[in-house]
Amino acid sequence: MMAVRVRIAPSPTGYLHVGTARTALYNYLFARKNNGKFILRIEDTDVERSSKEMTDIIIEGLKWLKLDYDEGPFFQSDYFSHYIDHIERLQKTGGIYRCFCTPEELEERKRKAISEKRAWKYDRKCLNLSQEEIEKNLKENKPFVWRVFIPEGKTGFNDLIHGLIEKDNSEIEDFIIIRSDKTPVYNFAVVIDDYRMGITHVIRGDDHISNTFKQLHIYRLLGVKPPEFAHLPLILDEKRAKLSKRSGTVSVLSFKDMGILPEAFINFIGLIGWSPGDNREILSLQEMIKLFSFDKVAKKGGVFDYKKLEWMNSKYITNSTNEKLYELLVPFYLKENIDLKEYPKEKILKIIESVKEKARYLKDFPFLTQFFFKDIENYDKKGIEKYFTSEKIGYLKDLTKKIQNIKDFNSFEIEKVYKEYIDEKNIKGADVIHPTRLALSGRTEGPSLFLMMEIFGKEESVRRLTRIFEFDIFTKQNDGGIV
RNA sequence: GUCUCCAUCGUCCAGUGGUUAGGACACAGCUCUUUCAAGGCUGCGACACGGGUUCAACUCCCGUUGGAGACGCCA
Repeated sequence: MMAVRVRIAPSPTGYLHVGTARTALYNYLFARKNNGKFILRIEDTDVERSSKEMTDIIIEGLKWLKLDYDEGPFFQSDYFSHYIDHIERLQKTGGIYRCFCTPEELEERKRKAISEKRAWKYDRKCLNLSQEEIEKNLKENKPFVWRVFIPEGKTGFNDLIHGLIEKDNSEIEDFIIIRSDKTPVYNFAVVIDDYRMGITHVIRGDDHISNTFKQLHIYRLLGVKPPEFAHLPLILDEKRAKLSKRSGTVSVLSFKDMGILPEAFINFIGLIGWSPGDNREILSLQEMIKLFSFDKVAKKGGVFDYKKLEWMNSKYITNSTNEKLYELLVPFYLKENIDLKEYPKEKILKIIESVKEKARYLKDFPFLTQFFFKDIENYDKKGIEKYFTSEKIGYLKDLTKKIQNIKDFNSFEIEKVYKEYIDEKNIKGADVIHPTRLALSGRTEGPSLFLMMEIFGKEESVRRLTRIFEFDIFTKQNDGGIV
C-alpha cells in the first residue's frame, strides 16, 4: 500500500474551530495509525480575508492539542502560478471553457430562473462561443473565468465512511475554477494541492460531499487517480445545526482559556462521531491511535455536549498530578493577582490536592482556594447565624488553646485533639468542625477541615480563629458579615 | 425549492437476524461523610412510522416522515 499522506486544510478565519480540530484529530489518528504523514496546509486563496496572525492562531491551537504535523504549513497563496499552469493542460482536453458572463449578468439570470421556479444552474451561455467571439472578447480585454464542462453521466465515489455516493451529472453545474483575476477557486486549488502533495486520503467534514463531485471532474480532466475520501459527520450544536460561531464557543483556544485540559478536549471530541467499539469513555491519544478505524466512525452528526466535556475535564483534572496542575495553574492564578511562585511550592501542591476533585475547570481553582491566599473579607452570612453562636464560639476558644499545644501540626494530630474535645464535651463533631471551617475560610463548604488547618499551619490557624473572638458581633442581633 | 447525507434513551456512543436493547453525560432519589464536590447504589429514559424479505427483525430492502448539509468569481 502506498504510504499514507493526509492533510488538514483550514482556512485562516482567526481561530481554530472545534470542528476543524476534530477533523485534524481524525486525520492525525489515521496518519499515525498507518505510519503516514500528517500535513498542514493553509487555504488562503481568499487573500483579502487571510492574514499571518490568523494562521498563527490555528497553529497555536494545533500545538496546544499536541496534534503535531509532519509537513507544512504550506500556503495555497504561495502556489498561485501553479494553478494557472494547469489551465493550459486542461484546456487541451477540451474539458474547460472561458466564460465572459459578468457576476451581474449571472445574478440577473439566476434571479429570473428562481422567480420562474426553475432550479438555477449556470446556463452554459458561453459554452459554444465561436472562436471569433472569443478572440474579440479577449482583444477587448473582457474579463473571463474558466469553467469546467460537465458531461452527461453520473459521478460517484466510494466513501470510506458512507460507502457509495453518487449523483447525476445533470445536478452538477459547470463550475468556475479560475476567477477573472486569475486566482484559483477553492475546488480547483484543493485538487491541485492534494495532487501535488501526494495526498492519499482526504478526510474532511460531511459538508464537503457536494464539493467532491466537482473535484472528481477535475481529477478526471487531469487524468489523475483521485485520493480516497472519508467524509466525517458534522459536530452539531444543541439545535442540531452545524456548530458555528452563532452556536456559542467554537474557538479551541477559548477552551484552553477556560481551563480545559488538552487531553480532555481531545478525548471528548474524539468520541463525537467515533468510538473504539466498546463502552470506554476515557482514552488517551495513544490508545485512540491504536484503535482508530473508519468503520467505527459514525455517519450521524453529533451534538457538542458541554456538560459531558465538563465532566470529562474534571476527570482529567483529578487524575493529573499536583505537579502538573501546578504548572498549568500559574497563569490562572496570575489572572486573580496571585503569583504562585511567591509561595512555598510544597504548600501550593497541598492546596491543589485539597480541591482538585471539586474543580471542573482550571479556572475554578483560584476561587476554590482563595482564602488560602487572602484574609477573609466576608464570612458567609447564613454560616454566621448557624455556627457563630456564643456556645460554639466558646468551643472554638477552648480548641484554639488546645491546638496551640500541638507539636507536630498535621491533620492527624489536629483531628486527635478535636476528637478528644468532642468526647470530653460530649458534643457532635459538626458542632466544632463547621464553626472552625467558617472561621478559617469564611465559607461553609471547602476542603477537608483538618487538612485545611495543616495547610494553614498552626500560627495562621490560631490567628484566624482568634480574629473571630475579637469581634463580638457574631450573635443574632448582628446583621452579619465582617468587611 | 433541487440534490446529497442521516435516523437506538434529552445528549454522546455499544449493538451488526434470535439481547430482560448495554455503557457514559445529564436528571431524580438513596448512601457515605466533616461541609461542598467526588465516590457507591438505584431509578427515569430509546430502536421515527409503514410496508416487505425471513421461522425470526433495532439489525437487510423499499417507501413515508423528520433532521442536517450543499447549492458563491467563500473556503
